[in-house]
Amino acid sequence: MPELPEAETIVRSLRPYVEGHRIVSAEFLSARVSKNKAAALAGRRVKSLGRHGKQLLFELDQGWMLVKLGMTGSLLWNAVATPYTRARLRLDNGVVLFDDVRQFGSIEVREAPPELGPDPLEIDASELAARLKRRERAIKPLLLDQKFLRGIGNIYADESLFRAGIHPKAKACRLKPERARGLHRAIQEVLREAIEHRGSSVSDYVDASGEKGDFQARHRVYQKQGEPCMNCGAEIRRIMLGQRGTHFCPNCQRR
DNA sequence: ACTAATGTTGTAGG
DNA sequence: GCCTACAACATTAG
Repeated sequence: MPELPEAETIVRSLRPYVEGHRIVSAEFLSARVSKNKAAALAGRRVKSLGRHGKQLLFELDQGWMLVKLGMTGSLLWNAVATPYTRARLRLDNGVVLFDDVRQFGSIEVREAPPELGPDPLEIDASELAARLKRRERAIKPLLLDQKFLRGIGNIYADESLFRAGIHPKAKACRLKPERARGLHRAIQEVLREAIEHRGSSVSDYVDASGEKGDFQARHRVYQKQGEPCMNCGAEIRRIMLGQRGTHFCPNCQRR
């Protein structure tokens, strides 16, 4: 669920509460949530809250706190704890909870942010084309590789490829310059629209205020298998590609 | 009551 | 490099 647009929505909804405030105390409520000691966060001040791909990046007065949301993670401002609350940060003005049902998410305290690929909203078309040229993989799994581009997950990979009219199994290096430009445009368009609509709530994604997004109503192929394509009427198909459900229009996205 | 599926990342083996 | 399978975990759809 939480990909770039959802992470961006969480950042925007949480930033006004946390920036400039001090962490009074921190608790990790599950051993799985972090390899670090919660005590390392106590007394730190949050200089800024940002996004690194689909991860949340708290810049502290000393080091960084990175929140990976996994499949079901959420950051909630002044919410009531549940059995799935995995971490609690008490700030001088309120409480941040990290809830995560499946526990694929984590919190890392580190000296520097991780090195991932460029942000898809910042990269320009020619740089993306150059990066695509170098890779022989199928485009869909490549888009999911956070070291290639940071922030795209299963939903926005499928939605971007549909908008660009590119088959998910197409080899990255074989895309014509025109198609690479089209993919760049499609990725930025779909991510920007999704941010405008505050992300996709497919099952349980919510922002820091507990609000759902509504971009799921605008998905064109993701989980639309069996339905007619909005462009051509052909039946949307679902295949497995790299162990991930992959949705596309066999007519609009030719090999 | 089963089984398969789910948005994530990481590892192992070929 | 890249692909495949599988693991972590909980819930839900069929």
